Amino acid sequence: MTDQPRPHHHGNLREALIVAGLELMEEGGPDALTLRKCAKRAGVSHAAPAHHFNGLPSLKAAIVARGYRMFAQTMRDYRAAAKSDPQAQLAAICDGYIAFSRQHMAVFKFMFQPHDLANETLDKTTATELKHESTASYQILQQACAPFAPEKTDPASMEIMIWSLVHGYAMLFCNPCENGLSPPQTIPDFSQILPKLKLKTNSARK
Amino acid sequence: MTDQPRPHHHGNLREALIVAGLELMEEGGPDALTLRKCAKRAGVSHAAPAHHFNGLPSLKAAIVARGYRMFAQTMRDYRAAAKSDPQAQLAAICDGYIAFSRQHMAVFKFMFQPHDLANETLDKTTATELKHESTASYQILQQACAPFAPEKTDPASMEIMIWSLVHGYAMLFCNPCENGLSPPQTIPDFSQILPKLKLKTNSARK
DNA sequence: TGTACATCAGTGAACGCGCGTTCACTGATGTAC
DNA sequence: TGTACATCAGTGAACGCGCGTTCACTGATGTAC
Repeated sequence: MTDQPRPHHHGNLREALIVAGLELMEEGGPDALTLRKCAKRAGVSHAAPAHHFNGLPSLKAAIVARGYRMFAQTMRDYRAAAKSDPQAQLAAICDGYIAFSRQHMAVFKFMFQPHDLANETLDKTTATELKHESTASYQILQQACAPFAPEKTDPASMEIMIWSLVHGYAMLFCNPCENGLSPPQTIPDFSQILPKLKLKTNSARK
Repeated sequence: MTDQPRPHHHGNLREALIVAGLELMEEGGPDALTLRKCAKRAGVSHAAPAHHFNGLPSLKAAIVARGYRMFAQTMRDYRAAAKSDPQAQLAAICDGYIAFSRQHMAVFKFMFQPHDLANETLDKTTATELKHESTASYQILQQACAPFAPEKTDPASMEIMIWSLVHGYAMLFCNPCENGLSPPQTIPDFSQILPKLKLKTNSARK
């Protein structure tokens, strides 16, 4: 049984290019992502991607959208494995947030740099998908924060605080000593950080 | 009086290249930074930078080092203008942290992505300068956090929490709606976020 | 105070590289009849 | 169930571009005597 010659039609090249792009970014950072390298990794000629993406920005946007989808799924998985009280649910979401940032460091950082995509013309499908996936991700965190929001005044600030805290921790410590500044000795786990907020639910506070 | 022909010697080309690089990064993001563009902006031929930097990574490192210097100075300026109690001092440092991130968004983000520089061989001068400037920056925040650290157990976690909070806020909101996710309505100012930590100094707590 | 000369800091042409993109083409697929 | 044909999804050569780097060179500066 010899190797079959590769069929002319790939089957699902669009998907394969997204996966190749995710891998390239993880391995070599955002600048390692080029159409030619993605095509090579997917096993097609460098001209093939043009049939699936309207240029590099469209591929990048599709990769970011996929990143958000995986991000949301990671948080959901962590949430599902946690106890049902609001504290445990929020802690689990945060742990998922951080776990994703460590598993997919380069993509995670790229997801929060939409500047690169801002002024580009994306095809409508990709733009819609991107918006949908990123919104879905945020809502997971938002829901987990809701029980801790003050009733009337300033309902957003608790959410923003928690988001900032977990996002900052994820960005700074997604890789040991990857941040430019010098972190002190060893970095405490996020499970030691979050309780310092001493969050109270609405009902408990009343 | 006609324009003098430009003298053969620039005078301070190294400095001019760093400034040009900072400007290019602010205007077009990290990928807009190339040796050729820096040289052009500094008014010299594209081969001139080779006399001052050992390749692009060295210039990038020098730019990041300069970024840290400006970052530290911004925090010092804010601190100097604040009242002397620990709460006000820390709040001022945080405000300086965030102000810098907004004034120099692209450089700020690049400063915390040292991956791009990690495996490169930098000349020793630049590597030393980079380390020195980044350490000095962090110490400013560290000092401002010190009064709030618990005495013995887990001295680092308070510092890490505050750093994560201010860094996350800076990264997420350094530009309106620049983050990929959908922020809720309007973003509260950081001066509304920090007090939620209800920080107590060591002496007050005792 | 001059003068010879080494060194420094520029210039501009040239090189090879990887990139995105275009183009004529071809094989595979799907559909009308 | 066949057949003609339109459409889709690939190929591979070619193009121009900006990039970092090298090289012989030249003008300016600094120093020994």
